[in-house]
Amino acid sequence: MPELPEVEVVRRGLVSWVRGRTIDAVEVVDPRSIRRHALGTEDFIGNLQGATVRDVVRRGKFLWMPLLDTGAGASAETRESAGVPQVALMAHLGMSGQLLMQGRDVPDEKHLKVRFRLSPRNGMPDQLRFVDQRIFGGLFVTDLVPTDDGGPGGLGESPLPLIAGEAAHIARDPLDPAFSFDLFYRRLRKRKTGLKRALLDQGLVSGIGNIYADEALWRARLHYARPTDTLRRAEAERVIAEAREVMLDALAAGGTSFDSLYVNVNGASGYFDRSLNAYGREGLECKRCAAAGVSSRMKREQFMNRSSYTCPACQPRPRNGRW
DNA sequence: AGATGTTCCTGTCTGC
DNA sequence: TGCAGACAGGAACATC
Repeated sequence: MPELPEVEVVRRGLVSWVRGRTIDAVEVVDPRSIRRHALGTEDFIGNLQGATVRDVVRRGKFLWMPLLDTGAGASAETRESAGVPQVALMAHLGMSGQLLMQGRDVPDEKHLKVRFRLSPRNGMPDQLRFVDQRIFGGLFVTDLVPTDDGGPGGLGESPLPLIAGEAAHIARDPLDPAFSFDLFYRRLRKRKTGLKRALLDQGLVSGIGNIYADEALWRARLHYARPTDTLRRAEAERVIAEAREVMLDALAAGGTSFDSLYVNVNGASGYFDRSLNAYGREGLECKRCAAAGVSSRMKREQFMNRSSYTCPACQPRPRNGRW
């Protein structure tokens, strides 16, 4: 279940393998994985063949590769503009998507959806594969558009002041050096909704999914239904700081277990096993309450069509008004 | 217009 | 052993 740390691990892994390499051929094994590409699979392939990957960048959970030369199938206008990437290969991993670097002799994965054959480079695998069991993820080609907020953001990528059009509405994530808490808090206070729904809204703050939202809320001792327009500044700071900590922990775990050949989304599985305090702990003792000598069992509730885990003792449900 | 509900997909697990 | 149903969830889209 890739959330931001997993996507960042993929980005970091991928960049050293694909930057500067040319896409020689594209094989779409399952066209259902070509999402949101209005002109269809053939156009998708035409835009990519012959293009060179300039970089791998990210905004929230959207990951894309700006392309230096567009493929033979791109418009003449696009091809003539020199030096500056105009389009990008966009990937969203959804829930089960993986981007893998594989040698040509490695058998196809069961859920292989798209294969990119890259120009050969010494000692490097020459296939980039998109594998996706549930087809919640997808690939498409998107225009790069100017942005006045300093580029895609994220960690350590190029300062190109262009962002993929399909990711332009996505807010910065809490790990982004340019993340603005003031902007987040101003917008949060204007919302009339519950705190967890706001945390999951990628247009408000990006990178937080269901699991890390529950973890951040637990660590901040806040209930998921807390009305956003009653949230005090210190409380909002707390939940963002905790989300940041959770993601940094996961990033560290993913980074250390990351095997150089495999650009995958499983880097954080060890983290999930060891470090979750809220998610999936229905019926188990709240760790914080237990440490304080209080007995309280974690509760699971349906919220937004998914599970939410809270401690009834240290994350009390908000009562009307009164904050 | 902003808030909320629905939908896409398939492997795994549970209960009968 | 088989089968049906629940469940997992990011984000676009539909609907209030």
